[in-house]
Amino acid sequence: MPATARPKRSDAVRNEQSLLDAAAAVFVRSGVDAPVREIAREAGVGTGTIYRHFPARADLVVAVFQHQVDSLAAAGDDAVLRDWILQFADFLVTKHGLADAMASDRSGFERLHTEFVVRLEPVCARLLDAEVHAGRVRDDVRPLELMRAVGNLCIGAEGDDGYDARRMIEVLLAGMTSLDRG
Amino acid sequence: MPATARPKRSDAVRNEQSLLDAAAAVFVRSGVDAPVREIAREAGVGTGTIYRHFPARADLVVAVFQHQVDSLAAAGDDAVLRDWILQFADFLVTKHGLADAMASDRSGFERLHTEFVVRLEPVCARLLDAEVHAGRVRDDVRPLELMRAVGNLCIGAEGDDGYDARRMIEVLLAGMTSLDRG
DNA sequence: TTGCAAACGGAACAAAGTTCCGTTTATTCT
DNA sequence: AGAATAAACGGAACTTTGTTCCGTTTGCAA
Repeated sequence: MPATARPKRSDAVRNEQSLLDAAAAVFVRSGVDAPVREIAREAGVGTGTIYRHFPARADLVVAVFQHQVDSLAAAGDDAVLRDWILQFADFLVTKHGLADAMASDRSGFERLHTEFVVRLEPVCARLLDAEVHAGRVRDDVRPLELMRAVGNLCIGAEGDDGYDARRMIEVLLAGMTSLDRG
Repeated sequence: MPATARPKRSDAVRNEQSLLDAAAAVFVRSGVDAPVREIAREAGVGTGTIYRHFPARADLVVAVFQHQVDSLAAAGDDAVLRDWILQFADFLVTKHGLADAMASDRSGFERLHTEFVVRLEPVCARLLDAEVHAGRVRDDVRPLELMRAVGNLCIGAEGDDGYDARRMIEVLLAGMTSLDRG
């Protein structure tokens, strides 16, 4: 129980930043599930160093995209539900493999969904609540479910088969405004 | 170019059936991405034997679920779009890990989506076309996209966080009936 | 400068997909 | 029944990749 926690050594601070920079570059090129060795090589560190700074891959992904998630959360201040959801989808679609990873229960990714959602769900909840109270949106879908559904619809958007995630999300949002629950 | 191809040996025929039975059981217990070794052990054969009969995992998955896919296709003869889509979703949701695998570009699964879709897309196309012509459904969503979206919405349905895939699909279908494309 | 421990690199380990080769087995022909 | 052939086999070897671990290096405080 140290009265004064000793700050990180300078090399550790430097390496953590190197890892973040390297991961950001590798994620663009090879996706968020690029091999650990590729990220380590790009950063010029050993693989053990990655685990020391980021125990699971989700930790690294979250750290790399933290700024953008924060921006997304802040964007909720001036948005209505539909626009914010589309921004959320854009975020997922433009990060190579992120939508898939979000939905994935593969080792290392288990907490990815949770980590992002903790930050973004309150925003979505507020915007959804406003729409529900205005009587514009059905009230049987929870914020979490909506976010998961939107995240799922983003999977495969990078493919070459013309799947348009944005269009399907528009369809889903249209369905959200359907108040007839027959 | 043999004039008469020699039929499979009896042991090969027997082993292929053993593999299908074993895989069906293992998929229920451990999901469609269960380790090859687990399936081989269950079948009482070597791992090489799996690859001889089913070069990629998708081949095995397709073979195991072939009957059910055929039933689903046949069910389209007496169904309207909404009901058939819900049946399609039920199929995906009740097969442990299948929805995820369908959406996945992981090694071995690349062709899974294609294989199933080749069989089911014509059914969906017919049902969707009927609804479009009757003016009940928007006409800007292709059958393939609808099926992919529905498949994606099924991902995570097995989780313990209360995500209700069926409800989100109902929302999507409600959106499909929204003819206002503003 | 010394002592201490944080932090390191990368080998070792584990898991799992896949290939490959010596051996076994089924089948046909005599 | 035995011989010949090749289909089919089992599982070791190989590859890839996630993760741990330990001898060594490095940063920092005294």
